[in-house]
Amino acid sequence: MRIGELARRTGISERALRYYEEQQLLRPERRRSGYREYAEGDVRTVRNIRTLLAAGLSTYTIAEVLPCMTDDGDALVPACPELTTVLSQDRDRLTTAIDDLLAARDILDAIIAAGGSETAQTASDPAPAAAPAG
DNA sequence: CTTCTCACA
DNA sequence: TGTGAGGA
Repeated sequence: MRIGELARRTGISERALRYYEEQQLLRPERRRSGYREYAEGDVRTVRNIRTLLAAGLSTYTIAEVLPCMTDDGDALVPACPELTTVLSQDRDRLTTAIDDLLAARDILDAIIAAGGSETAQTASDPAPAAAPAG
């Protein structure tokens, strides 16, 4: 199938699909016309890519992890022994990132609290800076 | 009509 | 990533 069909069947933009190829996540064949020709299994591969992306993995990590994953229909299963190690390392990376974010939030909370009487909203308030027109 | 590459708001 | 140009 060509990129348009894969895009429709996965809900992923053609732009993203081409990007995945650039990142070595997909390697569709090429016709003489230059058009990409995707395999039927790529539909599932794209879904797996989205899952891994949602898990916070970088496209680089996904590229090296994808070939070591087996998809039993509804769940991704590690197929290589060293895979779980890589995944654990990324989990640790996420833990660190989370801790950093919590610390950053604490700092903001302290500053906000220092505002005292000021309209202190702990919740998220919409404040997107308006772009200067002109 | 569909896809391709490339550059940029 | 989105969008649009310019071409096949």
